Order: sequence, then structure tokens, then C-alpha cells
Amino acid sequence: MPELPEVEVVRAGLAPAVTGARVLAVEVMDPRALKRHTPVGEEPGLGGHGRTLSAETGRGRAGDFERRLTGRTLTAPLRRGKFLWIPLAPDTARPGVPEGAGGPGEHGGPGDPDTALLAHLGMSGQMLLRATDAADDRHVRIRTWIEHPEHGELRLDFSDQRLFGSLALDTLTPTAPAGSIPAQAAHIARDPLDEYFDDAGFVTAIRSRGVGAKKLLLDQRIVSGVGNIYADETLWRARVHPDTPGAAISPRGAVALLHHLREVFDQALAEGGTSFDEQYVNVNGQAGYFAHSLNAYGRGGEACPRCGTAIKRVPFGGRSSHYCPRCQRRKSS
DNA sequence: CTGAGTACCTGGCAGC
DNA sequence: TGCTGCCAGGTACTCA
Repeated sequence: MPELPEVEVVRAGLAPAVTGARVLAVEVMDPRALKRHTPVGEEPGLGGHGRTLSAETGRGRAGDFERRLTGRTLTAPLRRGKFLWIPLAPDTARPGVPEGAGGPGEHGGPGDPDTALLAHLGMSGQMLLRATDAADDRHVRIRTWIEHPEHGELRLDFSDQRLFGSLALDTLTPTAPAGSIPAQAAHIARDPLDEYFDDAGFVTAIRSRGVGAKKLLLDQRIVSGVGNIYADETLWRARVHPDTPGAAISPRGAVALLHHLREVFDQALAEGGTSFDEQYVNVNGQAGYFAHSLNAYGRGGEACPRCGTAIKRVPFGGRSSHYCPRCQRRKSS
């Protein structure tokens, strides 16, 4: 599944192709891929999470998304944790009235101010750059035609088998001490590769909680970008049992945990991310190589590369944890 | 506030 | 062979 390194590979791959490109056309083939999109004038979340999108709501969303994105110019893509977004350049070409019979009160000002095209890949989402005449990939949900001043016309296809991911147009809100972020991603912490990440805050947050270390690593409000794979890998490197309560981790231990997390992310990034089946690929549809470097995740029953003991696989909240029972002893508070 | 439970999806695969 | 049913995974919702 795409975690921080995979999303960063996608961001970096998109950058040269989309920065400065103009959106020629948008086609929403499956409105369920707009789960996170809120049409202008609608309350966030209405008809969204926890409910199946009605056909009518879906069409409304698709129309709103297509109208507001078409004609806009994309700027350099940004990322925090697993959220990826492309801020739209100020809309100078659209002074007010939208085309067609747009809803009442829509597009009152100079287009959408401070808006970004937001993407979350969920479990199986992909952003694919294709030639305009390339064959269809499987599970393409939203197709965008763009024109880049140097690279010409391209297709940007959002493909997603399981539909846990989505695209959206969202409002950018400022963040301290610098930058901005889409409103619906504003609640997550910065990620460990962010220059403004609060190391001391991380140590405090970890040590003030009673829940297990793995749960803390997966809590996007404490540190963003970590999913099941990199949580297990980080804990293996740090020799911390997944159920060790945060409060039982020493200050040095928490610092070390963060260090190992960064190390894992850096290495995965250098190897192009982790690919198992067809679940994750870069913008050209190619797999990453980090799966070969995994020490614990997905290796239940195999020998721990450090001590030879069989890696344990245990249920963890509907999924699995992998750890070495010898290297990673459980501590209690 | 925190934790537990659950909906959202599809395709792959085990089991019959 | 063909069917059923289970499961993965991240997020954000509701409820206690």
C-alpha cells in the first residue's frame, strides 16, 4: 500500500509533467473516486463517508469537479504524510460566471482562490502519466488531459482498484510556521522528512500515551506517513515490541525510534518504494524495489535477519504485525 | 478526551 | 468446475 515513500515517489514523478501544465479536460468515470470532494456550497461530508454515494449526489460531485478543474493551471505538487496535492494557479481566465447552468452563488469571485487538487491513494490508488493515445489502464476512475508548455499533451489517470483513495478539490489553509495545506489534511502532523517536523513534540507525544508503540506510529496526528509496513520495519530496526506502551519508552528510545523511522523512509525512497503485487507503482506504472529490503513485514515464519529467530505474525486490529520475538522484547510501564 | 467498532471497496484465493 | 465467503488496507465516521 502506498505509504510516505511511495507517495513521495509519485509526487516527484508528477512534478516535471504537471508543474505549469493547463487542464484541458476532465472526465470522472466513477464518482466514488471523489469521496473526499465537497462541491461548492455543500457541507463537507454530506453524502460522503460511511454512506454509499447516491447516483444523483455522485453526478453532482462529478460535474462540480470537472467544471472547477477544467481550464486551471497546475503548480508544483506537494506532500505531507500520505496526502498529495497540486495547488492551482490563481484563476485569471474566469472572472465570474461559470459556463452552463452552474449552481446558484457558485464561482462568485475570481474562480477558486487558494484551491488545490488533492489526492489520497488509499490502499490501491495510482497516479499514472500516459500519452494521450495510450491504452487504458485497469480501474481508471478519473481521467485528466493536460497540456504542458514543454512536454505537450498528456493524460493524468487516477486509477484505484479498491476505491479507498480519492481525488478532491480542497481549500488551502495556512500552516505555522510556513506553508499551507488542504483543509481536510490539516489535522495530521508533519511527517518525519518535513524540515519543520517537531522532534521534541514527537518524543513527548509518544511518552505521554499508554497505547502500544505500533499504534502510536500509525497515529497520523503524532507523525504522518507511516502505515503498516513501515511501522513494522521501524519497530524491528529499533528493537521495540509493537505492544510496548509509549509511556515505557525512554526519551532516548523515542529519539531512536524517530531515527530508525527516518532511516527506513530514506532507504525505501532510494529504492523507489515498496511494491508487492500490482498495488503500488510510480507514475510510469513501474514497481519499486524496497520489498526486497524488508526485514520483518510479510516475513512471518522466516528467520530474523539479525538473530535467526522465526519472525512472528500476530493479528493487529484487523491486520497483522510482524516482529522478532527475540530482538523485540515487550516492555511494560 | 480516548478507545472501540465499523463502513467504505474489489479482486484474489481458500474452501467446499 | 463453479460457487461462496473471507480478507487486506487507511481513513474518518459514530458511539460508549
